[in-house]
Amino acid sequence: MNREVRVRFAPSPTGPLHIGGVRTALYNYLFARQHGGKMILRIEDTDSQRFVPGAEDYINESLAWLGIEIDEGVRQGGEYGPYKQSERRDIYRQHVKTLLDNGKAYIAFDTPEELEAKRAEVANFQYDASTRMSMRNSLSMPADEVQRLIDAGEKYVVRFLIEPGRDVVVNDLIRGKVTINSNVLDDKVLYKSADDLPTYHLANIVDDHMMKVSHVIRGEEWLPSAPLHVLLYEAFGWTETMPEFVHLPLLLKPDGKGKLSKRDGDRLGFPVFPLEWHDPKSGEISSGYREAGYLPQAVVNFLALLGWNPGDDTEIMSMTDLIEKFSLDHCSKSGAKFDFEKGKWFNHKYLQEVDNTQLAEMFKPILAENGINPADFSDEQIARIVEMVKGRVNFVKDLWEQSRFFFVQPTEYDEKSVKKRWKEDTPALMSELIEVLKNIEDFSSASTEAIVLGWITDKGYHMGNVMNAFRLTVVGECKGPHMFDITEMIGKEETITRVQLGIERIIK
RNA sequence: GGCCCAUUCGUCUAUCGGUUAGGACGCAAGAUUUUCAUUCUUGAAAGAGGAGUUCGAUUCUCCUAUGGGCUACCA
Repeated sequence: MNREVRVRFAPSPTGPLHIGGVRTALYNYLFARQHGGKMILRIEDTDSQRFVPGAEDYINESLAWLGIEIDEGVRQGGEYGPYKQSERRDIYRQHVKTLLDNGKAYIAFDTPEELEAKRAEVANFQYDASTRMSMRNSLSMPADEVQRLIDAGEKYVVRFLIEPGRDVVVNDLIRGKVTINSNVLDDKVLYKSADDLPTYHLANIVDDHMMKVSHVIRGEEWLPSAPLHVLLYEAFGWTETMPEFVHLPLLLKPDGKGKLSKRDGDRLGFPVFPLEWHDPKSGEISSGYREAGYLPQAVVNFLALLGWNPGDDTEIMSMTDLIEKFSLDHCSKSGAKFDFEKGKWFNHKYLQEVDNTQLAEMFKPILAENGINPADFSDEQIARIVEMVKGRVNFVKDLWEQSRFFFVQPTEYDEKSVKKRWKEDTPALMSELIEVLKNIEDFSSASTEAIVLGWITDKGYHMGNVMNAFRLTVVGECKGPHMFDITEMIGKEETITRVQLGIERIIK
């Protein structure tokens, strides 16, 4: 099959783009790029009830942040537009008419209330071959009566006429052939006159056909309706150019059961959205990966591996690597529980690769938040500090906790460390250390280290006790990078001040 | 309830009939370090259960169990 690869990501603007949706978009993108094909972004806004303002912009911004590039879409344009379904009414109307004319669909007047009542009355009620003749539709009613109702402005829907007793086969590229008997399918609503809009199923098939989509890569929740879609392609006579279907396994909750949902994020303390989202109606704020301090490359890498693997042990992969290695053959069939810990690890890994000066720039706003004016320090200094501590953080914002002592004097001293390292003779020792420090001309790390360690050795002092007490006065606790790298950074005067302060303030 | 999909360490996964069932996250221990962290080494940890097919099944088939999805004039 030498069809040009054209895939689409087709979200509904009903809220923030869910992380599972992001993964679907990513796989579509990887597949398109790998095959030199096109990536389409189609906005499926056929549900006027659930439309949420801002959601479309959110989708665009999210994909852009992650580096998922769109070739054709509302913003990018393209020769198969418009790419927003609400702007394609004429097209759908025309196709609905075709189906009606060919006897593949019919008009039904049953109101939502009537249907609801019917479902309450009859267990497992399904609008299909076995029941449709007892309902109010163009199959059960005389033609002139149907026309009269339409003329009278009665609301109606168009339903797809499903032939019973047929085994419908869907060939899924990662699951193989899936067979469903048409008896379990109902006569799906394709179009509603109330808002002159099609439902998902009709719009989807018409658009995929007209936009020449070659592969439909979507979430597993669509698998049950795939046979219906196959039937629609048949009804339109488009079987020859029907796209290949690929249903991706779902992203599941990390703990309990079910697919990952909006609520899980706040409940378990991690984002389920790429960007922070402010709900325009409720005012509710949902956290996003970007605001939580994630690097887009880390999110992409992490997401790519949730449901796919390169076939070997490679884990760290750039977008370019992913495009090269991606394969439907290595997509898993079962759902993946969302492992937030691993996500952190990916971010840690990617953070280590960020250039120190760039990382310093990312750190500056965090410094400002903590009351430090970044301008008080040179870019070189901040970059050097970042370099010293980045190995121990997962997020840019954690840099502060690990490096605050470079910027401010300790105000309190870790109790446990004091207990362990601050002995009776320590103050005297520290006073002696101050004298040693005062005499050091070259306060660089190597020089200071040689002199101080030399002093400790000459006097026969206990290395661990002296050094840790020293660290305690400078840092406030027994942690941090190489001691003399710290003193070089804060300088001779500040170092001596802090030791002196320690002597005065640390009381065992 | 009905239909569909799935099932390997706690988690993400490798294995395309023959392996000491591999890797990663997390966890534990050890080494290194003046501290913490990093890093390195090591360890614990898995084929849901039952029938087949086969010389041989984690791998193929069936049943059961479990998990998930769908079952709207939502996508």
